[in-house]
Amino acid sequence: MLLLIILFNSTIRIMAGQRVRTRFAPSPTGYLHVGGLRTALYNYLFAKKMKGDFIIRIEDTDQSRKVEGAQQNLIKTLEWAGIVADESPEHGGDYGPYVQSERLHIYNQYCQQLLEDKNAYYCFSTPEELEENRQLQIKQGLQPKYNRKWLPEEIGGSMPSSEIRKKMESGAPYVIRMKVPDYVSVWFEDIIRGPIEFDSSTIDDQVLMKSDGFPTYHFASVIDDHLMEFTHIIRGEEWLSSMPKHLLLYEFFGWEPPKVAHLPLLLNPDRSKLSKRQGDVAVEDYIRKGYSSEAIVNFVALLGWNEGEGSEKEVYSMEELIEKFSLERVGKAGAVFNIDKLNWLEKQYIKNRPAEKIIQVIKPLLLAELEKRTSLQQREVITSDDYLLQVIELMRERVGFEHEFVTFSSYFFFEPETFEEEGVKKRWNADTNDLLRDFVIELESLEEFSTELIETKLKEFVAPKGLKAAALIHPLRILTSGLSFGPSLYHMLEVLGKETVIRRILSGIEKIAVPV
RNA sequence: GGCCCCAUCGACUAGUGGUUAGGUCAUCACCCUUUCAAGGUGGUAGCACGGGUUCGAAUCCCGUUGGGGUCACCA
Repeated sequence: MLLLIILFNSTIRIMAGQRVRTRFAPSPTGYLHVGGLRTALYNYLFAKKMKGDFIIRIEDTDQSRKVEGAQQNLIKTLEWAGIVADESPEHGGDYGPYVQSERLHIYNQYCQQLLEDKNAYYCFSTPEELEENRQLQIKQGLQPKYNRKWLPEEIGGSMPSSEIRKKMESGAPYVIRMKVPDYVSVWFEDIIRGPIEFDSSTIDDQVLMKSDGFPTYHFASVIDDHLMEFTHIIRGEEWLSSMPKHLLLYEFFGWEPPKVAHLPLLLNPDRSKLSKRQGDVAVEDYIRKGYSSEAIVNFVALLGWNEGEGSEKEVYSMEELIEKFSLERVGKAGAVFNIDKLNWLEKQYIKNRPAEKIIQVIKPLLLAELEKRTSLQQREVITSDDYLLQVIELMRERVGFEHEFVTFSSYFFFEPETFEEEGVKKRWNADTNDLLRDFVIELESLEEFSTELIETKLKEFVAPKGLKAAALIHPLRILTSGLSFGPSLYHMLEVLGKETVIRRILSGIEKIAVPV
């Protein structure tokens, strides 16, 4: 048995001070997966950390799976997250085209070379034949593998070249397969995982060119990764087992392979590979729900990476991530996508976000809502920056998403339509409505409708009656907001304004079912 | 099943031979409080198992178990 050790070492080139180039290479089959976002992010962070370039390449070699608009959507979503490519199909660059379907002539050229060097061969087996063969092997307890029926005689197979020529001339469809050498040990060093070794006898003669003339992923990505001069390939762990095929191709061409890092997978709560069925996997889903790019990026960055050195930091901006990121500190084990932590991060960002930025987001939402419903409050008032600012400061520690400033606290803009039943039952007694009517008179007498004066007035009103402030506080909250919970009552009343508060109390009383 | 990868609280993780195994989320209790949050304090909770190596292993080695990935003319 011949045992060859193929050693790959690309440190020389990197050490020579070559500019770092990384890539994210999605196929345009739909939305951006959160796992894809993390892969793109790590590529981006590493490139930027190293003062290098991050590139997007579109892998559309499967024409049947191509989805219209997916490419633009992918790039747009990445940019939403703050990941902007230095080179891409949309922005161009010196290594284009960046879409594989536009590079067919290149793959053909390199495939010819492989054919000439006897490192690849034509295969005329039909899909049916292959499937039949596969089933047979499974039945016999063997590993499903191509039976090398069309491997030419001159490279160790059993097919005479006359047969191959005859078949070719008949115009039969064919694919081109790589000839994987027998009993070769393929060894490489993964930046995250360390040394990994494969035996070539477990590797199938991979199809390089499909019968439709398009290359397979394996072939196209190796050619492009080389021609586009990437220094580091950072991708998901699911690609680990195809490394030997890729390395063999680099060897065939005499090319120096880039350094590689295989990222741990993102997992479902049951620890299987993150998938639909068990929750949202599209970044677009999270955008739609109202998550901010800061929170998503921060969260996804921490899934598999940490700063180390005893750091207890949890909240990172993109700039901080770039500064601190390193591939050496990426873990090896898969990470469960834990929505609770994401929600917590989102709250952290809302708590600290400048009000002006929040206003920019919620004002359009409010205006859209005003198209649908009418408000008894003055439109100019409740849509003013000044009013929104007050609402934000009262609510920012109570909402989970920005849109909740409008939905969760809609009573700042619209009349409450219902009054929380539980709250009414708990806070009302036979005298409550009379008490409220009397208190409205007190409120009317207030010249300045401020937090402090409202509070003083309420306490002065309640004390001589031998009542607690709570006897009025809770009913007031329910009448003015419809809810039994919310921000500080006095502050809330001030923001709402005297007129609105009094109107709501009086009209609310009529609707409340007072317990007997 | 073959090959490959992985293994610290429920989750994300720190830890690289000597720590009362630390932090964050979640959870529980208490405090604050008109409510709900936020905040504060404290608690529950973890080195999968078995062998080595060593004066000493979460840390190093081997094995077991468990989990995952991959075995397409898909990426």
